[in-house]
Amino acid sequence: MASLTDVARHAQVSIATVSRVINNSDKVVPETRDLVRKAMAELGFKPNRVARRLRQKGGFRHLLGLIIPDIQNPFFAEMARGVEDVAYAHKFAVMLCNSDEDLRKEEFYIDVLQSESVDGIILPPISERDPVVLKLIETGVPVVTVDRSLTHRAMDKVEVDNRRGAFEAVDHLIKLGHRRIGLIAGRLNVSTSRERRLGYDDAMAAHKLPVAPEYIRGGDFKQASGRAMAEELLDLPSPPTALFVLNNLMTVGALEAIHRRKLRIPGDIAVIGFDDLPWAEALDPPLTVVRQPAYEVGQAATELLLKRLEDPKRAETHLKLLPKLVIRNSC
Amino acid sequence: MASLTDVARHAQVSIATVSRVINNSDKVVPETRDLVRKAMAELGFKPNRVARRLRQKGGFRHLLGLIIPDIQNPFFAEMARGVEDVAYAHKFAVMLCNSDEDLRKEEFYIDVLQSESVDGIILPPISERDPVVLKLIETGVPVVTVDRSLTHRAMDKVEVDNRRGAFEAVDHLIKLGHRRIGLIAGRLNVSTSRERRLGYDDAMAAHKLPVAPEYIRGGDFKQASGRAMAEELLDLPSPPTALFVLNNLMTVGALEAIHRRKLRIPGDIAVIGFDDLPWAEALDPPLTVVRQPAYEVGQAATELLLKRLEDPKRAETHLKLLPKLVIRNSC
DNA sequence: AGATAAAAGGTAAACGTTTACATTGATTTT
DNA sequence: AAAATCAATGTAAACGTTTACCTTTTATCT
Repeated sequence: MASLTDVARHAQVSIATVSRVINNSDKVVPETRDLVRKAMAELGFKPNRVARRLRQKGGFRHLLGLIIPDIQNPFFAEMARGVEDVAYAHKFAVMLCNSDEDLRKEEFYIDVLQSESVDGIILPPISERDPVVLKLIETGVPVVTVDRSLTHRAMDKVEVDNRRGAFEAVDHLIKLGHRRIGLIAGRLNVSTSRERRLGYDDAMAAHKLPVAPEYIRGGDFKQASGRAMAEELLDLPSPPTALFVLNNLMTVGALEAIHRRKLRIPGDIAVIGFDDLPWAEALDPPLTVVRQPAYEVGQAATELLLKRLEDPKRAETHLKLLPKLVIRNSC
Repeated sequence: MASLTDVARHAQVSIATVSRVINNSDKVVPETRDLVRKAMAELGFKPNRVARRLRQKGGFRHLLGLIIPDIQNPFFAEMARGVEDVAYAHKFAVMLCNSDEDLRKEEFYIDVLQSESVDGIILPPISERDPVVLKLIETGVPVVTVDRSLTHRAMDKVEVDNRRGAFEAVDHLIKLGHRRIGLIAGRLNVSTSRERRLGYDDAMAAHKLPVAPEYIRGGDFKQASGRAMAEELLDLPSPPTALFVLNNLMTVGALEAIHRRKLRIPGDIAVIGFDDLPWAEALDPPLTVVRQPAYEVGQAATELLLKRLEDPKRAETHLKLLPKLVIRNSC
């Protein structure tokens, strides 16, 4: 690989001049500029991002970190695309890491990202008081939380109005005549799960319905637990007539349980899932969901981060995007 | 961030000694080693990967590049996890990029990865003679192709036996009594698509059945084209009784078309998809698919790459993993 | 005991950039 | 015409490591 020095030699100028041409900054006379450009082209020169990042203290390093629980979750995959597309548009690269909701992995990757000198990091914390993320923030690296958030923190964040989304879903079910509504929740130490749970309560309260604890189950956001929780609920002496499942993977699991019992949707049991699925339309019947604007969340977070880099002093921004109840035929 | 120099000063040794402790190489007496370790702990020292990569010529830079068409495709997401998990186990980080099957984007990311001094790159080429990838290989960077491959190239690659997978699927359909079998293919300049097409022909030939060109449609691997191609096939005066769709996204599209027409599966139309889907079991009816070992493909490719780094002279390895026909109820 | 070898650690250069500062030559000011 | 200013470019240090080579100390051999 040709280096700055090679180009300088070839164009008979100093490395400083070449550097200036690359960063098309400062004043370099068009004549020399073209000379250097020509030399760069001839040698197929590509600036070395590593050296550049090492040296450059202020200014952009053109590298972002993104840590998500699991790229195989379509919600996070969509969000990741939002991040990537905005980053690409600004010539930033993204380093993507999967934490598997594991603090140790998260910590490993945060260390890596920091020692890679990323400009900033986007992530959904593993819990509301995720110690690793809290420590990260102390170091001063720009961080934007997405989807989930930290308790009581003035910082850049992009959330979805989970409480409202859940409210609308449950409200819809109640208006359809359902009274026994099963809830399959996720871990309660993450903000989204708690908020959605509150939305459920809100809707029940709004209709003056009591909340029966036996209809409420806590899973772990994964497919298997969705299936298990659904089995439990359907085994109840007086089983729910509708199921509201708090994320996409658990919804898939619940659907498996329902099909295994040859129950008909929505005749025997109505279903609403949180998170849209790319194949929701292809399901039979097409699934009603609370659609989160995942792509937009990723976009917004990246834009926020970019703005923060430009102006480290700017006020913290707190974005709350709206989810949308997409009614199809499963309820 | 504390640097090597800080640690050296704090421990009253030279930076060389600290470096040696970090790379726990060479001979440094346990006494000093502990002294340095203590200093590192006290200062919360994390070696700077950027500086390290810049300096280190031989040896591992602990960074891999992975370029895939789209992380939102579950096949590639699963593969990416395979890559990531092996990388993580070896303390490598992965830089993941989405090319969107766009040569320009692919080229941009290849440039980025090279100038990030990655140890090597894993990718499915955009076409069998992808010029960007060909050029990349010339530069000498270790490259492993996955899923798709380049024509006539002795290089490390991990493929799936696409021809055989397709053969088994079509053979199965024929044995079930189907004669008019629609094929929804992808771009024909990618190896997987061509191979699968050959498997279809093989199966027809094995049963001495003619191949009717009107039952064969070429899509672009995306959901919309799967839907469109399915519509076309179902509009035929004598429509196929079974559909074999050559990738996951197009299968979802085809399913949409089928549901829109209120056709019953498998009664009215049988369906087999290439690529398993995490939700295949949750579909109604559960979908029969040719399952590719995507995770294993990613794993194997990463292991291959790691071996290549250890021994640049080793013979090129060509892996061909076996797909599996997973029979559920859609045919 | 003196010579030699081995072990432990230090010094300084190198990696490819950016950038503060210095230099040069031309242009403007007085 | 000398002084001052300015524009264009060059010089060299710095970023945080690794590593070839050198120095010092200690052990081993004859």
